[in-house]
Amino acid sequence: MITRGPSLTEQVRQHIKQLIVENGFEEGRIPPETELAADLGVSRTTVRDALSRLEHEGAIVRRQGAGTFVNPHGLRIKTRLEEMWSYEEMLKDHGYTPSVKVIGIDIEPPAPDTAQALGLEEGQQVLAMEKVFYEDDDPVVLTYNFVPADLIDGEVIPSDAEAPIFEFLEQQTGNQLAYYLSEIVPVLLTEEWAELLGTEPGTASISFDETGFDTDGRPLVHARSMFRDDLLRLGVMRRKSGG
Amino acid sequence: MITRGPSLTEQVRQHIKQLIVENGFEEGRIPPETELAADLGVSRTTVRDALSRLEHEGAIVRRQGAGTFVNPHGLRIKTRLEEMWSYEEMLKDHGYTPSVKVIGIDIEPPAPDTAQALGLEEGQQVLAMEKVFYEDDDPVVLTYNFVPADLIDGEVIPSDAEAPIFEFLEQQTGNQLAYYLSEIVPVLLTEEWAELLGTEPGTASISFDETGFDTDGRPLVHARSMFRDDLLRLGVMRRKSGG
DNA sequence: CAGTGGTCTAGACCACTTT
DNA sequence: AAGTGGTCTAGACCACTGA
Repeated sequence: MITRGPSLTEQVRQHIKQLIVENGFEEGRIPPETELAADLGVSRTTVRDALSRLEHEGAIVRRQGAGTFVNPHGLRIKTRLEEMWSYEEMLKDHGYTPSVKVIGIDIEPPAPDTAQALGLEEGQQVLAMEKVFYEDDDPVVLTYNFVPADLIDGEVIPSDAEAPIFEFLEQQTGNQLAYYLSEIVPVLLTEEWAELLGTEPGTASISFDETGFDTDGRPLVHARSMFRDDLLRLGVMRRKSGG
Repeated sequence: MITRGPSLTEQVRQHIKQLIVENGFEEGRIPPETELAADLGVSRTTVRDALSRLEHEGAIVRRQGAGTFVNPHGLRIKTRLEEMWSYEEMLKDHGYTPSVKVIGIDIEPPAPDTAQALGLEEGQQVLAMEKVFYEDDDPVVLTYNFVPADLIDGEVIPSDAEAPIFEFLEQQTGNQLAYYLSEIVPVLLTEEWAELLGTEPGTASISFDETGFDTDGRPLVHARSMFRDDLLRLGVMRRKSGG
């Protein structure tokens, strides 16, 4: 019944997740691991791995000796900060139907912080992309992405920039984005930013400053994103460490 | 050689972490899992679990078919947002030697958002605790904690409030904090906050608004924390989901 | 005391990278 | 082809919860 495609563990995870959102478990109680394993015809280890992911997502809570339970609060989390997403995805998860507008694309010398983040030498340039994500006519997210010009293979046209940045990087540079190191910085919106975000200058906002690396630890992109706090709020689930 | 106390997996994790920070691996290459297992006298599964935790912390990178490697960038992360910590711990990780000052303790009616977050009925009160964390004479963090008064067993004296909030809750209510749901909110500092944080009113700042729950999903505490961005910056590592 | 999740083992096979 | 991490199995025993 459960076989091909993604890993068994992932299939089991999705299967259980499905049942959770459909309210398929009585009183939020998830069956014992041995029972799930027998029902699905997989080993208990596989079930446990799947449950561990769901626990990590905040979808369930496990209590030793007592059982495993649906976590109604965890299901409220829309955006898991510790995961990589495209802003389209993120906005969809919030119930929006987003659109993208590329404000500008340019090859230019990097700002000092960008040069440092990307480990660029004097004289090396970056491809700068400025985008705004909208929900209907409301701007929600403003992003700047800076990619070392050396990495880009061919010519770049504005429509390329509409793709999520990791797709863009894979297509234009052949490198895969493995992780971001991100900082959360409070800022006052400048006039330029405020106008693009359709709000007032001087508004307090979050700036998400991050550098993306490939698996070899090479920096591929430096990015800065600003949000309309009234339309999009960042959330995170915080647990004890070492699970 | 590796035996008692914490779990085997945790001991292996610490052992490898130790070697990483001591630069005990040539060229940042970590030995094959089978070799580690044989050397430490544990199963490969145990080694893999330990490595998974280190990967999750950002300390290492695993590349199928190639090997496991130290991640120098990941080691830079001081504060992992998705983990629960006490602010003392957090500041120590940043190289500070923090101290705490309890500004005030009071039993009072909850603000509307606090009442909602804690699911309180009309008339129920909260224990409010206001604290500032200092590095030397510089205030770095300002926190407000609100605990339902019903949960508190005995009398509370100011020195009790100096303990980390999860210790406080365990001692005063007997309940264990399992996780927080947190939101990151940009704010302009009010005069009161600015004075306590030793900075100017109107400065852009992060407000960390969170509710803490026990394993049964009961809200135990509602909290709000403000930071001196120039002294303490929140960081997070973002990876692909489903690992 | 029965039932649950937590830890650990030993081993098989697969997918991928490197030589 | 050899070596690495990725997935999965079957089973043992422990720690904790709740009736």
